[in-house]
Amino acid sequence: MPSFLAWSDWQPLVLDPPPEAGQSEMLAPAVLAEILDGGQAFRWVRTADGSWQGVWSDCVARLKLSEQGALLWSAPQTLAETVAHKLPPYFAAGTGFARLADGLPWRSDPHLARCLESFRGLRLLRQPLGETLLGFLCSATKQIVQIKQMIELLARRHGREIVPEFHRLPTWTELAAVREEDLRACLLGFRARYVQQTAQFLAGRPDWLEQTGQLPYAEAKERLRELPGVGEKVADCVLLFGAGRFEAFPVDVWIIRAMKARYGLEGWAPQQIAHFGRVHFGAHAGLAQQYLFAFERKAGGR
DNA sequence: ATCCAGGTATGCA
DNA sequence: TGCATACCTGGA
Repeated sequence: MPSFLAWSDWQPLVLDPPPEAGQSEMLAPAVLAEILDGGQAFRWVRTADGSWQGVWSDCVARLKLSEQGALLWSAPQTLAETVAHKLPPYFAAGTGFARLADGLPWRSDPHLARCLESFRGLRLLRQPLGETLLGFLCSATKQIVQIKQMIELLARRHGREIVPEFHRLPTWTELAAVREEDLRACLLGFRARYVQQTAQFLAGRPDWLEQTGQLPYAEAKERLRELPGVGEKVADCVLLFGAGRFEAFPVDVWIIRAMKARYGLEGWAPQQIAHFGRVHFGAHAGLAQQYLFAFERKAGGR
């Protein structure tokens, strides 16, 4: 018997200070979809009325675009205050992504210029580190829909209920108490062992993950890779989406395709591509990666 | 039915 | 170092 959940009124979410006075930021629906459901995060779903509904940390929220393209949010009444506080950092508000994008080498890179144009307003979320790690540990050779399914089951079966019908993801401490068999029952497959072993590792080291998130990129990445199931790509995703390390340049099959098709890097190894990416795109290579990724996925079916 | 999906760990040249 | 292969499982 579903209990009623009262939602707050819609309120504006200011992402970045407008670059020039008078010109407010307009977000295209497809770009919002890419931000929420393009593969950075795995817990946003479209509702019947076309708005988005998602859960992160102890927060539950709905998001939609106004007629003018401004971003609006609503939350369960009881959480409204928390969400008002935690939504801006989740969206990395104030980061100035427009300025960062302008700093990418699009002037000398026509393909990048095309990507920036196609997904104007694209941004990186700043998700809770632990949840980001969990999501990408589950991501190996799975499509986004499948990953979302796993994550949803993990939340529903092993995460605390925040408000009726909405569960947060289990913490790593909580995951340490879940048997591998039960993780497999959440459709994790061979990833269940990664999650279980990582949970065991983290359970004995309460501050390890957060401390790792504070380290410089190279050190943080090296430490993350100590975790079972965390290789180059997952480590970079965790650092990019969960620790705000914009120099991280995750190389997945889409990026390999993009580099081959758009930059002529035929037959390059992932590590070489990662190096090329960081050199060519610079300090915010991770932002460029998101643009390339979004463009390639849109271009190449699925 | 057969193949593949945002990888990683392991075993061999 | 570098390349092949196994690892789970649902869906096309």
